[in-house]
Amino acid sequence: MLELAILGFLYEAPLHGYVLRRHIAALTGHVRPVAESTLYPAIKRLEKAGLLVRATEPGAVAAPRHVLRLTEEGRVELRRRLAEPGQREITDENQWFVLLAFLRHLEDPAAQAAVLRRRLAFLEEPTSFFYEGDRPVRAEEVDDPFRQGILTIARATSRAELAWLRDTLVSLEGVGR
Amino acid sequence: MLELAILGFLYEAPLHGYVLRRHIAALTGHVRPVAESTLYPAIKRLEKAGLLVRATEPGAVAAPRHVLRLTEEGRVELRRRLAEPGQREITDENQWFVLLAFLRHLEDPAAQAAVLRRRLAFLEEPTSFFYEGDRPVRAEEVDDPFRQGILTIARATSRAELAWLRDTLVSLEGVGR
DNA sequence: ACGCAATACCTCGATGAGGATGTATGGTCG
DNA sequence: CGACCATACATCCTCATCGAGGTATTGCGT
Repeated sequence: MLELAILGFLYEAPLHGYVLRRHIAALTGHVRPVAESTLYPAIKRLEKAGLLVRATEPGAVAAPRHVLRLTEEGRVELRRRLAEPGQREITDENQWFVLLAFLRHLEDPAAQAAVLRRRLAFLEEPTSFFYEGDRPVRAEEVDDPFRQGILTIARATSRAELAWLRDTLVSLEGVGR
Repeated sequence: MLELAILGFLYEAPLHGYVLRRHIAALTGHVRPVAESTLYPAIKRLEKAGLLVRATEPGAVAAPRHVLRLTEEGRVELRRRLAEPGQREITDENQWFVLLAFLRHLEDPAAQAAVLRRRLAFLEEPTSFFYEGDRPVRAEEVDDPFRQGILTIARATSRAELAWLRDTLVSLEGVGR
């Protein structure tokens, strides 16, 4: 997820670590803060894999900056990760949002639609949060107000996202014609 | 998060690992599957910390079962974790849902309300997902349909949860009078 | 007779993530 | 003029997590 965010932001423009960190913090930081000690090793991994290069520049205000720029391989890799996301990126809202944030870079509307359809299929599957023995407990049976809250919120999110997914799929398919 | 789920389910009834795993999978597995190789070490950690004990029983159908039962310390620890959640448990929806699923075990309505109020405070803070340079980009300015989707979905979830939180807080405070 | 799925548990190695801390510099504020 | 904050990067250690694999039993289908 972190690597996807790094590739995504650098796809748009070269950045140095500090600014990149702020961008990532804005995107996902309110939910899960990004520790510097996670970001810098991630940058190194991507550099080692040949997906990005660093150029050291004198710091504008403080220490020297390492301006990060995607290589052509890095650009290809981002598009690959967007087109073929892992199951976690489809199911976990946090990761899914990161993917959505950069899905525009996939350019081909059919490929974008295919990704949205995977999310749609996931949301359309029925899920039960609680069981009593082996029997799934239905929403109306839950008497705990907190568990009812989970179901209420999950249903609201799901409804909103399904509506958006269907709308967006229609307009993406409209483009192809 | 995993440990909280284990403590939470065992608080309700002693279970053996396999059933526990199915319960956890129902609660969070559609979003983030729990690997067995994560669950069993987690059980061991909790056992080592004195929060649960095992009793080996002959297996009903297959291998012998290890029935897990919380110790008194384990029960105290669950209530402590529910009453004093870390910031991640408040902000990350996945972790928050796990916490909510067991919040009823906190019994004291005032303590439950205090936890809900922390979530409320978090949701009431304004957040901006995207920046252009240093300037936060407002929702209306986003032209990318996928980024608009993020904002649409996030807003719908937030609205639903805020409504539920306020309702539930009112009824929890009603209890105290 | 054979395989396969389900039950039930476990270990190991790699790695990603997180907390704490270190090392600079330049600007602001009291 | 000293404290402090923001910028900018980095490392260390620890631990949770994951994938891959291992062990063993029961029972069903074919």
